[in-house]
Amino acid sequence: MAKHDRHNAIRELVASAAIASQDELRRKLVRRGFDVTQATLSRDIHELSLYKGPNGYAMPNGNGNGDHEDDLPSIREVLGGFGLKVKQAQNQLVLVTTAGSAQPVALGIDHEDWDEVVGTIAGDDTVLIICPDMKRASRLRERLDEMIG
Amino acid sequence: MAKHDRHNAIRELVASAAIASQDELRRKLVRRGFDVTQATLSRDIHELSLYKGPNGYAMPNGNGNGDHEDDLPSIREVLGGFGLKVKQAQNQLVLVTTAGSAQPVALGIDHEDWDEVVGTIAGDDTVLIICPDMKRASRLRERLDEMIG
DNA sequence: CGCCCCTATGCATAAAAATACACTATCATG
DNA sequence: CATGATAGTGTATTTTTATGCATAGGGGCG
Repeated sequence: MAKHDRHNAIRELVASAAIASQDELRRKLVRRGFDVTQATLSRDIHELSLYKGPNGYAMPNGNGNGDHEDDLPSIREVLGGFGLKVKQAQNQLVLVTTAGSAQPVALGIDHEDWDEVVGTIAGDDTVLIICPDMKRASRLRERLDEMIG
Repeated sequence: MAKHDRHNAIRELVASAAIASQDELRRKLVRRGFDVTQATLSRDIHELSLYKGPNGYAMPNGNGNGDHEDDLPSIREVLGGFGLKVKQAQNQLVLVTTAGSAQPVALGIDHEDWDEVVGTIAGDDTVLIICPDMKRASRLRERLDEMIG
């Protein structure tokens, strides 16, 4: 099948030179013996998950692959499942979770976009939550406590 | 100037949601109070060096292709590339970065040896910066903000 | 063989992004 | 204050990319 070889050729070209448009890519491919149209390249580029940036097309480096987003469990579920306890120190809360779950829990909290939260940092089993002030820290502590319980 | 704020808004939107076209970005910006045209966004996207891939626009994460890579990048470049926003809570600053870049960013800040910085802790996409007092925290916040923009 | 289904592709065209040009506001300077 | 340089933007247009529709070439199978 020509398609497969063409995909390989595209990968190589894209990895080795800056290619600014599908038409430029097309011309380079023609020189290598692949005579296809821009429409086909548009599809190929999708199939290969190539990215286009300031320097032309690029391979889906580090990033790229899996696109799983959305439908994450509710913060309540997460906390109920992994949250162990919350403690307060001035405007900061320290949330202890089961081992290894701090990261996802912090992510969940971030996504809530609460205005009691300035930001979170997660280690392995501890999430540090920074609040704007003690008052809001207390309020959040109560809420989290209730969710954990 | 509104441009600066708009750039920040674009970074955040792009980092948090899948945006498939400049027109979609435009609609989201309008809801946030930025009323601009697609032409302007095309320029903004260039200025911000955003990439477009299968999942819409994205921040210029560790993409490794390109040519410009001289010495170690200045803290200014790092923040310009990966920093999203800074928030202050008393004597602490919370710096939100693109996913996975908090660690290097924190390293860069540490290396600056600023006297507004007592220390930093980095998670995945958040750096916590501890300052000696509110006054210096504010000063640093302004400086970082300016670097991000 | 004749028929159906499926993949790959081209052509024409729609949709999206980039850009040429013009206008305005700002700012430093003579 | 006039003047000229400059940045930011919008409008109209061009260029680039994506896609709807149709066709050609393979299999598989009755």
